[in-house]
Amino acid sequence: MVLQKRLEYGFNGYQVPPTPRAPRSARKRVKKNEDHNQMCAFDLLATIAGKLLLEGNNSADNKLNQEETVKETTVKTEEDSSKANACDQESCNKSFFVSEIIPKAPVTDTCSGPASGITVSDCLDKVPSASRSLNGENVGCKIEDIIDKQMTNEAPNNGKPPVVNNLDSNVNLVVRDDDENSSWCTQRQTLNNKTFRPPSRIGDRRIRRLSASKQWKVAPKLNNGVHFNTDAELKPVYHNKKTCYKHQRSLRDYPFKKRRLYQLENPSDSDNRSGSPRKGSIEVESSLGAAQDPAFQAQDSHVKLKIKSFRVPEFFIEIPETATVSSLKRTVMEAVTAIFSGELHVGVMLQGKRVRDDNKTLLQTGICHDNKLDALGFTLEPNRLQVPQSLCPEDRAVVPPPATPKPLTRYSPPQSVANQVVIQQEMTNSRKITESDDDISVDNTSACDSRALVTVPAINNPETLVLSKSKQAEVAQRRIRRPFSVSEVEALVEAVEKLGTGRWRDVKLRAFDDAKHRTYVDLKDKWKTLVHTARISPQQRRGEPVPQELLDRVLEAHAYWSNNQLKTQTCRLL
DNA sequence: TTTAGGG
DNA sequence: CCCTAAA
Repeated sequence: MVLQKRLEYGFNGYQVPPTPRAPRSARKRVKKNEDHNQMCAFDLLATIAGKLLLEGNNSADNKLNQEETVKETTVKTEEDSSKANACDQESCNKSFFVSEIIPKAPVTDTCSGPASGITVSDCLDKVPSASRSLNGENVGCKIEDIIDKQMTNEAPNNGKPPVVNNLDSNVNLVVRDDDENSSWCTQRQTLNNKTFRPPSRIGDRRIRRLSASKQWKVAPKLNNGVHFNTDAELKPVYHNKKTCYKHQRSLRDYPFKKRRLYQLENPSDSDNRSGSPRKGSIEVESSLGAAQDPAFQAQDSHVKLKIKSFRVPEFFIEIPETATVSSLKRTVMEAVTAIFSGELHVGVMLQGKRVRDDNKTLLQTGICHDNKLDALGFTLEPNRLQVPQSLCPEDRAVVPPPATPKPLTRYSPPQSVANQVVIQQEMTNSRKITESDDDISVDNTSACDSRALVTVPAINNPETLVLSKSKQAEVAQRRIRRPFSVSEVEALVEAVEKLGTGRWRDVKLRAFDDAKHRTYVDLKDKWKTLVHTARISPQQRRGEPVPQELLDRVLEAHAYWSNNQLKTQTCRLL
């Protein structure tokens, strides 16, 4: 009799009809909302400090814009792309670049004028589309070096002082794209090529190692081991898909080493082109006055910036005291790899505030030559969907200062383009981390910052990314472990009591609809372990103890639903 | 997409 | 938690 009643009304006297599934379209909508919420929550996770310099425009820029490849790198592109937000997002996700604002030399029309000896066009012409370097810093230096030479030899401008026809406000943009190593530009006001050095062998080794480790990590997941860039994956990545894609592809087909050599032999390559859109952190180098010439102002002004270096978001590593330094280095490398393996978004900060409207023009937003140094900052944000909710303050209005990176905990698996790009970027960063002694940095400021990138307290904070050597491999793959709290268990038990053990989707909807990180599979798994836990002796249990009362209910419900599964199903059908 | 189970 | 065959 009792049994009969239960059959009809369910465990505990409840009768819960199956949750009707929403139409596909509706479900999609829901999902979308979820994503949105998450985006809110995860908004400013990692922050990368940056400063940037803004300047007026340059007639040469207009020229540049006709170069498709170049166009990619200009901030102007960002404006364009903002119209296509989705695309923008995507591209942000998958690529990095380091660029820098370079004050244009007060030379006559440097970019466009032959007088300077080197023009952007020149640069571009010399540069095969598939140029790439392994280290942005070096590239930058190199560029400057070259330019410097050119200036010295040819640009004497007939003895004339570099008078400017133009606005000293002109700044030439150098975008160092680490993934593609593209950057374009011209020259600097101060043409001192500081510390250019050819890449060291160490660098090479590191590259190899990195690549290897990358493969090692990826291989288990992918049937063919290395499967970085497939055409399909590449396509959606950039604003200007066609162009970028081509570009990217050509790079891809270029062996690493070869590319590097190519770089060395063709210094001009390092200037220019960037297939990948913006990303990264920024640091300012110097500033120039704003544009003075109204005529130029009237035209399509460009904002030029130089992103000098990236700052890796805060993270933690855990490593035995007995580990070797080399091991430590490797560990750090792995961690950095993990970070950059995830998809990243770029945030823009202006005057300490986050710029949220992607559709505004730079001018409207205030990102223009009127800005002062430090006014603009970029942030790197890890893929929001991958970040544990617990890490994300609900208040997304809170904008952490650009220089205060927040902890990252979760990184999505490396993918296609990102993969390659990432490696490049990692090179730059790792270099700073492990070899900050080497004077390879063009700017001292960033060198300083980057040195403080790694903190090593072995905190066992679940909200902190803790990388121990043994788990490095998993970091990029596995979701972070999040033990169920007692209250969660209670909710789960309650839901299962009413819904049974075969309707995990309903359980999810009913009791964990808000917990985005708990999938119905998770709930099912948890129930499984709960049943197991309930059956073993308390001494054998681990983790946060679950109240015996709950465990009892687990067993009871489990027994009930497993006993009556068949009958219940029959019941439901009838 | 969900369910169900093994890993 | 992950992975996946099945449904």
